[in-house]
Amino acid sequence: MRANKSKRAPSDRTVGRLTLYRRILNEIADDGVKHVHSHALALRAGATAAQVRRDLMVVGYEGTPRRGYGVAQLISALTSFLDEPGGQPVALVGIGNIGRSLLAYFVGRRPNLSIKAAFDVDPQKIGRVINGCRSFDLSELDREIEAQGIRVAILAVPASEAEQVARRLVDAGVVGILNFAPVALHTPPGIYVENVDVTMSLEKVAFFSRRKKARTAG
Amino acid sequence: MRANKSKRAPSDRTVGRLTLYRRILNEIADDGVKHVHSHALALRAGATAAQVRRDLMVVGYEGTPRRGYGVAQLISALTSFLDEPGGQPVALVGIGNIGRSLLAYFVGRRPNLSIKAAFDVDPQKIGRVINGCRSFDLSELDREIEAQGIRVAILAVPASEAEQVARRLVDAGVVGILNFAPVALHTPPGIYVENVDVTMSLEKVAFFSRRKKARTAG
DNA sequence: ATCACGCTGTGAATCATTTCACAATTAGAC
DNA sequence: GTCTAATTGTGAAATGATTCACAGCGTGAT
Ligand SMILES: NC(=O)c1ccc[n+]([C@@H]2O[C@H](COP(=O)([O-])OP(=O)(O)OC[C@H]3O[C@@H](n4cnc5c(N)ncnc54)[C@H](O)[C@@H]3O)[C@@H](O)[C@H]2O)c1
Ligand SMILES: NC(=O)c1ccc[n+]([C@@H]2O[C@H](COP(=O)([O-])OP(=O)(O)OC[C@H]3O[C@@H](n4cnc5c(N)ncnc54)[C@H](O)[C@@H]3O)[C@@H](O)[C@H]2O)c1
Repeated sequence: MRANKSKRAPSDRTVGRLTLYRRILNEIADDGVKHVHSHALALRAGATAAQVRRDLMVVGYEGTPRRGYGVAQLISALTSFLDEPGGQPVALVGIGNIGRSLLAYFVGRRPNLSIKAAFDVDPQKIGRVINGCRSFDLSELDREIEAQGIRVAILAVPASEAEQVARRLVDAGVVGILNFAPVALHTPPGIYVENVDVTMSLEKVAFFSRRKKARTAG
Repeated sequence: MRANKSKRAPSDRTVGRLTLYRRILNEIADDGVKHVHSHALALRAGATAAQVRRDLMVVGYEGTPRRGYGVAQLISALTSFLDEPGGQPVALVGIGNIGRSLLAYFVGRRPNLSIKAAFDVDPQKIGRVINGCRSFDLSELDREIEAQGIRVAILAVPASEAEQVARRLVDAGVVGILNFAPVALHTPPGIYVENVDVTMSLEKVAFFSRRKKARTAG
């Protein structure tokens, strides 16, 4: 293993694909596979072999020619590159349809990123334990975030509330937000925001599905 | 209004932002605003003014200097650019946690893109009407897709099923898929696939939230 | 031992996207 | 009317991402 070349921070896109490679590697490790080539990884990841190799340059693990990458070694190199050693607790704000789906989905799935506190304003949803996660009133947000040292939050509140809740999160010490509300958050520099905009995604699909004749156009 | 310059197809990214601009325009139209500048749109969209103007080049509507864009006119130019006139029916496959959230969310929200049929393999979930949408057994997929002329589908089945279901969708005539399963689909050329990978998104946020000291590093 | 094959790592080239910068234009002031 | 200040549309430059292409090397064959 060679030391990280300490170039610039890896791009957003590269980090995303690295998480994908790790997921695939875990799957094929379960099948007992010991080595994998960039081409095989690329096929499963929907990328190209060159892209895989380029992405892997940042993690400080090199494969061997003809043999490829050791699955176990690459997983651990990716993990040490991607994960914070003690794990990163996550907060969820907004225990609605999406919020509950996410709570159910992430329970036990990524131990390093488990949702440790959920917040809402609806009295019916607070003071409970949902999928092993305690739910609190929004007024307890600052206290809990600080007490648990939470720096990552999922924002799943109505669009009209998103901006103000985001501000509270940042004030409480959160530096990364996964935002499901269809609005652009205006956060101070240094805060990383990733938007999941399902409506936009569906509209893109619809646009690129227009005017495609099933048969060659006549 | 000038005719579309018939350059290349607009990029994926541009189309996404155009849908965003339209959404914002609809919001500000409700507030009674009649004109808007590229700078104001950019602020709400989380983009730059130059980007907004560049994106709008493809839609065939020009603003006027000093006055900006007519809100109503730009909405209709965007709509005629983005939407298929009669609307595009959408199919949903997988009526689980995510699938049900989406059914609830999209009901009445975008009449041009309403979910017209849902499919599952669980007998408890078929033969019903959920949020105004009929649910069917997977075996009826081909028939319904063809009967309703559906070309856009949302795929919300377990990862292990996604590839085979995608193939069936494509065989039935679907040309665009919004995929929630965390796997890369291998579809024939000409099929547009948009992936929503929440786990990847969360891991990206977590990565870029690592090792950021709340106070300046000492 | 030696060799040939095929895979890796990466500089360079290509391709795509964003930003810059400014001529053209026009609303509004007077 | 004429002038001013501000905004648009877009060519060109800058930046960023992907792909190409190949030197170098280790593996497994013989
Ligand atoms: N459900 C979907 O499929 C879907 C799809 C696309 C986008 N979204 C977006 O995701 C977000 C959540 O959607 P949803 O369907 O889960 O909505 P929802 O109405 O089911 O849930 C929203 C939750 O947020 C809570 N809430 C309201 N204001 C709050 C505040 N200030 N602080 C904390 N909690 C607050 C509500 O009590 C509710 O429990 C919305 O912005 C929506 O636009 C959802
Ligand atoms: N729920 C989340 O928050 C979340 C987050 C990230 C990713 N995902 C992904 O989204 C997909 C759906 O997740 P979910 O939480 O809704 O799962 P889920 O288990 O709640 O629902 C899956 C549904 O698909 C149905 N199904 C199974 N095989 C099928 C087939 N061959 N054809 C049609 N239907 C079939 C099941 O009966 C079930 O109703 C999964 O791929 C999951 O990895 C979900």
